[in-house]
Amino acid sequence: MAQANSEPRAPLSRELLLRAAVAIADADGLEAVTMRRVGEAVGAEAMSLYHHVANKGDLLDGLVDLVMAEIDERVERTAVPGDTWLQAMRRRILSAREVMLQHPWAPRLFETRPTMSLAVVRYHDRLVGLMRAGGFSYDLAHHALHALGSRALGFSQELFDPAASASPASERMLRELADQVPHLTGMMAEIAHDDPAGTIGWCDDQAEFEFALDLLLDGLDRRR
Amino acid sequence: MAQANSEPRAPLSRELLLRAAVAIADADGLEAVTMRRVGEAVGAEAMSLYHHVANKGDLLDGLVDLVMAEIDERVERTAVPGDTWLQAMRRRILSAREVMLQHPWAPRLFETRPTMSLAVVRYHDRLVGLMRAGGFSYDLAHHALHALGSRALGFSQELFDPAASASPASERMLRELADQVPHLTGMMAEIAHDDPAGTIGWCDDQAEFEFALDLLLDGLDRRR
DNA sequence: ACCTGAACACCGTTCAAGT
DNA sequence: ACCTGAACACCGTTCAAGT
Repeated sequence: MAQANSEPRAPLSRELLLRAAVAIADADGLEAVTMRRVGEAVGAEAMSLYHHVANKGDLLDGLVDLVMAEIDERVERTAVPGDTWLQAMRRRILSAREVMLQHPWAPRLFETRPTMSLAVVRYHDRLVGLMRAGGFSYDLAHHALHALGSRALGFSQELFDPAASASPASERMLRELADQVPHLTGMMAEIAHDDPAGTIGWCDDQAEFEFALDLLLDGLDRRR
Repeated sequence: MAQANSEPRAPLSRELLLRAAVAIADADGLEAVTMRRVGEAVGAEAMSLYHHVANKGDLLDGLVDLVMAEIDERVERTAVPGDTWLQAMRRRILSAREVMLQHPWAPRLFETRPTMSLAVVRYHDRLVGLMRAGGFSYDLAHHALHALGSRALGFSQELFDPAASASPASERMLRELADQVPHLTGMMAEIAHDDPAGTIGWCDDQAEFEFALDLLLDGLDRRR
């Protein structure tokens, strides 16, 4: 569809590669981000990428920085001056979450990178600043970062995900082996009863995220 | 070192492959668990594995089940009859953590598997049973599972890990750019002051885990 | 029934060669 | 300087062939 078929192709650049990689990840997931595929997307051979990116890890770090830039921008835009530390923290984290929801591949990427990028470090530094202004000791702020974990950036990896297990096979499994998981079966039944239309399905991810976030923030506020 | 060089090799079996895979993962990490490498470890070609395992995903699911069996066994052994729901939950989760610490590759494996194994589902089912007996509504127990996330199984993936960032390069980076992360710098300084010997380094993972766990359990107990 | 060798379709990456 | 083609060392997996 690109009519510029015969024109001299736009010169490659790190920016261009990163934008192509984001588009691929948004469309087909993180595992589709391949040197060959990115090369194809920008109309070059895979090996040409190495002139603008040290290696694949460098490219992935670039993606992290792009997402962090989006988060920082949104956090700044949605900030409200009069907020208490708890309100500000909550707002900031939920803003970060909105960006994460737009890039479903980002959580896995953030968890996978071996070293933390400067942008991620700075994000956490500002959270500590928020807590210090709210009366936290350094020690408690430190605990808070660990307790929040990835939730500070707006996501949690949901190891226990009944929705994902509700595939045809697993659903049948659960029914047949209901005596093996009696409590979960009862839990499912009650939640289905409370939501007969089943509009939000098994779990409302956003509600669960906010419940856990408030649980943590309230607990931290109490220990302040 | 295996003297049984000329003897007819022990026949392959799923059990044998899984034990070999665990040994490889314990020694060289999860990414070293390769069909070819497992085959080599049991003295067979990689393609022979497919007679005892559907594919690599099936093999990884088998690893999850092995770890879960270890956890279930330890949880049962360390249980204390008179415990309140909170004490029992805490003890159970810390027992699971001990197993996870013996298999550093397990957390990443658990996070990576696309579908939850029956053993993991049953583990969570028993946690719900514990909470129900402690007076939880199904709704609150459901929230609790989501809030705990992977912590229910004794680990948290520690996105923010100053220890990992304390590599030579990052340490220099932090020093040079101390004005970029003033709060973290202050935090580091105070923690270094409180622990002049530096025996536990930047963070005590176990203490951080227990702090976050207690924060969550206390909060849940209060909402019970 | 169980195991094997060769082969296929993918990876990331190196390297010498082109312009 | 930037880009390329061929090649290398890996993957998981298929398939026809062996015993």
